Amino acid sequence: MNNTTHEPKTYDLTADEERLSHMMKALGHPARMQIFRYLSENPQCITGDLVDVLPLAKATVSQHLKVLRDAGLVCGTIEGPATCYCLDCGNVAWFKSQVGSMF
Amino acid sequence: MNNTTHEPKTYDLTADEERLSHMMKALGHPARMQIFRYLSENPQCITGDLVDVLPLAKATVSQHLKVLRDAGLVCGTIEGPATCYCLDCGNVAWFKSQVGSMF
DNA sequence: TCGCTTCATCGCTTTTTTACGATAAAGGGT
DNA sequence: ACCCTTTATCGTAAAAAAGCGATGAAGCGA
Repeated sequence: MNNTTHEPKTYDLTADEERLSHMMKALGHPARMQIFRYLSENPQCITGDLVDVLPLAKATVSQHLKVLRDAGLVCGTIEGPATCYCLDCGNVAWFKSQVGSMF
Repeated sequence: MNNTTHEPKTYDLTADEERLSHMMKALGHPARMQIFRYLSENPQCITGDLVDVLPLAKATVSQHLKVLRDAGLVCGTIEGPATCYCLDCGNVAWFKSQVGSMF
């Protein structure tokens, strides 16, 4: 409402809210949403599988996967010459619960 | 997994998933997350209130509000010379339920 | 009607994101 | 050791988003 005082009251986000926003940003791109859904339906899949399914170059898919990894939504483990990706269930659960109790 | 067939099977997003991604993108910016939270705590507030609270110029806040409006998360009604903003509760509820049942 | 207030939009610049080809790293098979 | 497969990263170009001052529209009060 109207802030008649002259104190510079800020409304900064909490660390959790910032993390949440970061995750939202990661899923706020159609290609990454697709990757996320694909991983939820096809756990333990390989980068190449995503490339086959998406209309994007390998480098681009790799980049999107990095965004999802940095957001904590996905984790990839090196499996021989390939990299096996799957959802980070713990963080995904956290994400859901945060959204559920928002705000 | 491995798709040995040669059918160009695509994994397009559904309309709902696209809408969801659009909403996520809107909240995937710290300033807009702040606006969203502020609106949840201060319903029926005016653009100027947000400007006072955020470290951004009027034009920028207006632009962020438009993004939130376009995503359906917020709605603004003209109230005299001002514009009164509040959360679009219906769409917010839809958003939450979608995330809850994801995927 | 004349200001005053409130806000959205326009025009512009700067920054960030997206996308891709080319290159490099790294394991597995022969 | 050599090649083949699978990926990540680098460099770069194009597109999108963020941010702001200036301008204009629109209501309210005197």
